[in-house]
Amino acid sequence: MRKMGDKSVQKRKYILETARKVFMEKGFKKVTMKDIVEACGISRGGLYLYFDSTSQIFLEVLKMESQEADDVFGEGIKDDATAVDIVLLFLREQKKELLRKKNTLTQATYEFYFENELPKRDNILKKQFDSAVRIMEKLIEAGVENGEFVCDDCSGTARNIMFVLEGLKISAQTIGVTADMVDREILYILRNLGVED
Amino acid sequence: MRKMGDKSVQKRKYILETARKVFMEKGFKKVTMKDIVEACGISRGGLYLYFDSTSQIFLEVLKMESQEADDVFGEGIKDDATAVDIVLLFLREQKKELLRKKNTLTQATYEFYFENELPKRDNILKKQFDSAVRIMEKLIEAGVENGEFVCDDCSGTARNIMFVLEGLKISAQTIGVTADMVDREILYILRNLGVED
Amino acid sequence: MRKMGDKSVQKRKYILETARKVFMEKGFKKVTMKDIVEACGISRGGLYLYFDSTSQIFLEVLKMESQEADDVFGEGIKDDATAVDIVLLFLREQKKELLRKKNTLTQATYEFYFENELPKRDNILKKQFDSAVRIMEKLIEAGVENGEFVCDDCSGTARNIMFVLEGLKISAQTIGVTADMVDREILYILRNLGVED
Amino acid sequence: MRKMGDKSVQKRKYILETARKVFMEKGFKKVTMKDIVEACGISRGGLYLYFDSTSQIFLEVLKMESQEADDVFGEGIKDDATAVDIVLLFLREQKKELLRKKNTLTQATYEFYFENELPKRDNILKKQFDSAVRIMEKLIEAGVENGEFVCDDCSGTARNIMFVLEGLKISAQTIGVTADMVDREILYILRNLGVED
DNA sequence: CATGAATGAGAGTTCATTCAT
DNA sequence: GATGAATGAACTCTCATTCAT
Repeated sequence: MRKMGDKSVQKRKYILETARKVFMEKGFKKVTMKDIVEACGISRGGLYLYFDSTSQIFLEVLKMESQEADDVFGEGIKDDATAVDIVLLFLREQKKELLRKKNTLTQATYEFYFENELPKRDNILKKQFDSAVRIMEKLIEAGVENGEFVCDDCSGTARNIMFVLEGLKISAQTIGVTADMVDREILYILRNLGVED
Repeated sequence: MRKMGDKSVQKRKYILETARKVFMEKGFKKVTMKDIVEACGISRGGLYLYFDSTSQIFLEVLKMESQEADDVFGEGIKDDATAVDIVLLFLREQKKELLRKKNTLTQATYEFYFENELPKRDNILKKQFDSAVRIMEKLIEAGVENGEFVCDDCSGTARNIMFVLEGLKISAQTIGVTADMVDREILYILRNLGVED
Repeated sequence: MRKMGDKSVQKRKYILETARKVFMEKGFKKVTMKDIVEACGISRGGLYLYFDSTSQIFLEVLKMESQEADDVFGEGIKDDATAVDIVLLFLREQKKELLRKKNTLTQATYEFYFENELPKRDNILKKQFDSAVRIMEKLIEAGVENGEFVCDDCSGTARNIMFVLEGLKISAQTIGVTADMVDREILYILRNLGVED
Repeated sequence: MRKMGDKSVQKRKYILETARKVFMEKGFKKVTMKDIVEACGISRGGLYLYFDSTSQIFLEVLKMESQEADDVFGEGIKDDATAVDIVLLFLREQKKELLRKKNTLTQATYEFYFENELPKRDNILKKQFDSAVRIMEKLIEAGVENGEFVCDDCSGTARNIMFVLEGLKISAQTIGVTADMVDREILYILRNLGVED
């Protein structure tokens, strides 16, 4: 790692943020160094001073993302929120993201992982998935404890929910998914947890 | 479409089958006309006699695939097979395909649909998904009728199962999925249908 | 020269006539053997049985043309036509051809001669030009004799007129020429011959 | 248009000048980007940094040309030159250009305009033609005023002269034109203006 | 640090031409 | 004679990457 002045750090961040928009717009594979150079308004050579390839850039964008977004569950949750409230909030958040095809890194992320088989330790996506499963599990357990949920395999259910969400996510990018379809799945999940509408 | 003699039809098929292997190996976007030309052992111009682009070729590969594979459910099913048998057979088939990362068109298909937003009518993927949901629903209904399954929303459950499978499929290509993980999901699904192991 | 049956002669002629239309449509250089093959509805190899290249085909089209069109001056001329009548008829014919940009071999012919510097003997274009000059000269002489025209250098005038027509022809294909512009030149020519409007 | 440093401007000019020679040598249509690249001794991609197509290059060559050549009439004219002198100078200049088949953009220009029907405003060729007519008209008027020329339709005569020159130009490229033939036309023009040899 | 001109490999595509049937 | 599949050369155009300034 090269030492860097504040200015460099700033620029680095600027590039990543700009590149992020480009990836949201065009996915991963279609994006060229030229695209990023142009979006950033810097010189070709300049970009190479900071990054070597679109892969490297994308990976760093992903890292940035995962640092900022670690509080998906935490944001906007009131103190007296019930487990149902929190789960619903989360599912709705997922729904929102699912349905906007652009302005998401979803597609780019998939494309990226398609061609970069990362060792598990570096697989941010996996970390995020596992972490989401764990949190979901805790939530369900909490819900079961205070009688909101009925469930005898919290861990299995949590995993199952996350896979359904993954399925919805990829379907949204390929076969298309409507708000109704997502709602139906959310309802199905909730009913499975013993929640009456 | 140009008229073609038997020979042409043969070659066309040969190209599609060869291209299929290439797509399984490299996905969709990375594949160039040159790749296919070389895999087929034909001339540059020769390929253009049959197809105009990798997109066209891939779409036809997909069509071929979906024609051949329409009997996923039908193959190797004994006359006295129970609903549970059939569902299990199907799920195991899916598992097998899921776990072999190569030798599948999964990734290529996703990549293809990422950049080709086809109108719903032409979206083979969607047709396959919907068709699978419908068949699964019938199966579950049949199972409920003869007491093998317990389920009060057959249609919802069928859809849910298919989304889980989609989730597993994309996860296999991105975060990696082990046989154990798939088994766990299959068990979860079966238990949800009231089947004791 | 290969011997040929009636059928072959027919087909040869058919190809030339079809090719002629193609050349009128697209000029010379843009036309490919493929274009002609397609226009004729024959096979690629079939065309090569008769002709080797677009150049050869075009040259033969030109020959055909010049045989058919040798009577530019002769057609539709009444017995009691005066020299003025005939010259006017000719000029009007030229005007008509000038103004329709398509449906003429003009452009194709120019293009052809640009890249095929033919020895003078084979230069059909030159033959046509010289022949037209000669006829025009005779006409003017006849007109002078019976008092219709005034002119002391019939040969020079004839040549001059033909160059003006050439100038108009090429201008029509490049800078564009209106009916008015042609009329003005025709009037100028006539006045030069001592004809009052 | 991209901003460019001095160096770029130099290179741009260098490319245009080199391309000019190529066009003089081979006409317009036959010239490929590769031809120009090789003539310039630069890289394939390098050329695309400056120009997108042979059409664009040719158009700019033409612009360059027309800027430099605006003084066809003005160059080498003595203060005490008579109208006859100037007209003769111009005609001789035209003759010289006419007779050297190579080293002229004539053919390339015609080819270019054959396939690029430019709107009148952008048609440099037309501008040049009209401008030449206007200047010729002024010259003739001046000659008439001081008794050098006899002419009652100066404007018509000017136009006529220019069409003759166009006719000679295209003939030089197609049927071939000798010095004698040009001289004859020049003499004819002068005699028409009432000038004794 | 930063620039941006320059390079060259490689993808896509088209066609004249041949040749087995 | 006639066919049309097949070939391969040639062209256009784009980008990752380098390097002198």
